[in-house]
Amino acid sequence: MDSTGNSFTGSYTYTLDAKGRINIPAKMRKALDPASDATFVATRGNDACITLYPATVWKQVEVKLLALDKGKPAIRHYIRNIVRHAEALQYDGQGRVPLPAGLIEYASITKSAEIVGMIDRIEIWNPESLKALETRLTDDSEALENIANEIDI
Amino acid sequence: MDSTGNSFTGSYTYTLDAKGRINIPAKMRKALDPASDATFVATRGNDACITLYPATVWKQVEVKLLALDKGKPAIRHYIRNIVRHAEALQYDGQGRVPLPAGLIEYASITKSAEIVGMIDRIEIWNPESLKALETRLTDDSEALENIANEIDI
DNA sequence: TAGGTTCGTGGGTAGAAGTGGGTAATTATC
DNA sequence: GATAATTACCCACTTCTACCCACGAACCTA
Repeated sequence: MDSTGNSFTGSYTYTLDAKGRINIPAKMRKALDPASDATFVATRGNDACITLYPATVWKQVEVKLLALDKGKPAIRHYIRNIVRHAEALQYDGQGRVPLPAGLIEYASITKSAEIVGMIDRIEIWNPESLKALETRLTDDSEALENIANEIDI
Repeated sequence: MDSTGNSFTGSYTYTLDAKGRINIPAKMRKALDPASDATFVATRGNDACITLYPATVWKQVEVKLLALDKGKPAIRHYIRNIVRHAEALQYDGQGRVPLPAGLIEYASITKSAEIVGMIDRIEIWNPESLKALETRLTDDSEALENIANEIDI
């Protein structure tokens, strides 16, 4: 049934409406594991973007975080800074999720947003930010080639 | 129903009213295990905050504390400092809990308070204290990177 | 190409959520 | 035992949000 095999691919430019909602591309909704119950967990990405994990994938992240030694202050800080910005979002009948204001600000998104598939997760970018990062990293073509050689696709 | 699957996430800035009550965010109330019977156990956090454990989780904390070697003075001290400030709080019809004055003082909370999800527990902070700790620990980015590499989210 | 269906986007509305305050019951104090 | 202080419970108001309906464009199908 799912030709994408439950992985998120492709890139779509959608608009954030006045209420801070954004549409999850239909193909990505179809690729979402039914066990996630139409729900993603949004949080800060490692780059300047919003990351959306399927609920089931996020569960695994939580398990990893809980296993850390909370006796150490640095670890508590690490957990707090991830979980603090995380919020579960279920999309409505039209396939939209309301993005928390804090995350919109973090990713500097205004009206237009680029939704990028990342296999097991989704990233939401300010199109300009993504382009800027892209050109900056593409210049470092040597590093890319090293990775390419390593995995041999 | 609750998509996060009974885990506490996100961060909310709410106000402490004149009676020392604070609202538990609706999403966190929904995430609370029904077996906890609308009850949290509040006590001093490891950091300068108030920690709220769901009643069921607190039970496990007690078990762990009991297992410690009470022959050592330092351990008795540690146990005493957690347990003596612990108080069970059930939220009212409006979803609010009365915070004990001693804990409010410990966390230096006045009017505004930041409620932070920590997966299996909740922390209540003075927003300034949290920000201060954050900038201090974020500076130690090396430690954070080590953790990040270790768990690979 | 024509028609039906899905998809992206906009907006309205009922109900829920956050906040403030009042009253009765309980506890403490003298 | 009477009075004062505290606590628990309820009511009320404002803001926000989840849910619903709607419309045009794009896509697919026959």
